[in-house]
Amino acid sequence: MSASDHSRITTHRSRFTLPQSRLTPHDSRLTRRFFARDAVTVAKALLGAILVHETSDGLTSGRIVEVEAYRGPEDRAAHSYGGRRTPRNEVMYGPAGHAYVYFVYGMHYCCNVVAAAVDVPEAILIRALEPVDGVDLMRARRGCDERTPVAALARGPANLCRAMGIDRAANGADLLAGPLRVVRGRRVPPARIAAAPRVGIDYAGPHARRLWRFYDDASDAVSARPRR
DNA sequence: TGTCCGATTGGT
DNA sequence: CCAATCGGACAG
Repeated sequence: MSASDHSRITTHRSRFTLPQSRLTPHDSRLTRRFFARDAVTVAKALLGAILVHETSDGLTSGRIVEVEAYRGPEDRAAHSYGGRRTPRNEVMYGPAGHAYVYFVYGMHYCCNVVAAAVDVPEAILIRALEPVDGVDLMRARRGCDERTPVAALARGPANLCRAMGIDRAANGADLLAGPLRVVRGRRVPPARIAAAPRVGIDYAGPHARRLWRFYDDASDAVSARPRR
């Protein structure tokens, strides 16, 4: 074993000395095993969990109420469709439980959680949160005043990233070890979970019809209800 | 290097 | 319905 190998291991160990949040003292993070399943299974299980982000500006957190599953090479809507592997989507091929954050439309960020096994590029897009901690900070980041309903602060994937202070810097972050984390919450009962087509992927042909968008039907923080 | 376009959002 | 706004993917 070389000296550089040893220092790398030491660096990983030191990550467990991060300060605990005062607002969420019982920090029960979801496990690697939780995330290392297929994206559809993880997507549904994520509903009700709490996404937390600590920055120098403060702590924000919210209950996950809307998600979308993106599966590997066979899913035309996924960035990993056809086995595409580029600098942008590289983390999708890595271990589960890491954040895949990408920039889109020249102005927005979207936050995903990597699922499945190494080299199986699946992920879950987090589309909406019900704010729990740091509502004032979310308002400040969004540029909203007190007239904006709390439920609207982290509604929609790009709004969510703005409110939570998530950007390029969080790409690749380990959700089990850093300032961005997912902790257990009250799980949404299956009867309250609605399934619908994913948003904004009409170019995906047959896969556009798959019901891989899941949301808590009782939440008013969900970004868009399907037409009926 | 050049061109095309997007896992969005907010306003018309 | 449409513009904003620019990095990423890919063709040449």
